[in-house]
Amino acid sequence: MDGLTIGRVARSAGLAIDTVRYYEREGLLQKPARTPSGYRQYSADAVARLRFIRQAKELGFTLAEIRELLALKVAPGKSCADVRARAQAKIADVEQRIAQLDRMKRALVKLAAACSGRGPTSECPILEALETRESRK
Amino acid sequence: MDGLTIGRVARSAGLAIDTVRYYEREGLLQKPARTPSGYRQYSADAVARLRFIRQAKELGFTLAEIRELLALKVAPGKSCADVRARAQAKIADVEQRIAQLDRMKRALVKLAAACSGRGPTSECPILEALETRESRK
DNA sequence: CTTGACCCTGGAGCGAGGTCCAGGGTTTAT
DNA sequence: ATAAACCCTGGACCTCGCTCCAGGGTCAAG
Repeated sequence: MDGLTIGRVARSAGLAIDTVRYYEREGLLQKPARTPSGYRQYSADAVARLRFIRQAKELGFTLAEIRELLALKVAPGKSCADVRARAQAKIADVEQRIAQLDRMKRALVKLAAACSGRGPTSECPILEALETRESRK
Repeated sequence: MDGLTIGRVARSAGLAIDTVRYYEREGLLQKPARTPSGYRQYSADAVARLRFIRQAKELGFTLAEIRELLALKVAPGKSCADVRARAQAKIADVEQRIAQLDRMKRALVKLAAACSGRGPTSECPILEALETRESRK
């Protein structure tokens, strides 16, 4: 058979077969070609796409968000300005997340340090991790 | 009444009342004191804790992970080395996420740039975003 | 002293994101 | 030429993280 079977793509993307079919139903993955007997035939591209989906999911993106990310492509016949605008929005979003994670990381570093140095420093510095705007009462 | 009512803490943390009770049931929030008539009474600390939970959730942490993060505190009678080890593990995890998001950000920037410059560059550069280890077949 | 805004418990229901059959056909290795 | 290992569809079912009652008590304002 030419093309990859669903079992192969699933395994190389680190997903369950059912999940791959589920993503197809949800429109995250295009419907693949079929063999005469009805087996799905995937190209290597599908693996990349599935890996992207898996990893984006691990980063906390919802399937809806991932769908949007995947829809961002330089396609002929698409307004370039539009694609660019949406990409910019995603960039801002990603930057926000990075900033928050960085705050959390610093809180964790502080916590680890508090543990090395002797003497109790703060009960639970984690709670200060993500404090930003949102005036405290 | 001294202390905050559940409605107040919920509002200042940006959560629904039911969600606060749910977190209590799930052990993310300690059971608060009660008034004689059975109303929950919260201190301002509860608000900080709830905000932390909300924001960590937005970053894609599960409630189980958040529970672990909140459990990381310099408590008297706890092995310091243990807390430190767990904090280090979390730090590594957070750093990984940041690195992945950074890769995604760069892919988005590239995409936006491809759109500005004329000429089709790549069909969907997003897919290269998170490629790392995991040998391509 | 009533009315409206709160609070309580217990339990049902819901949307997202899968996961798992049953029942049946196909491919491949031996 | 048969067993093991795959694949198909359709639909039921599951976990997580809430969200929404019902049925009833409490509190603050006017």
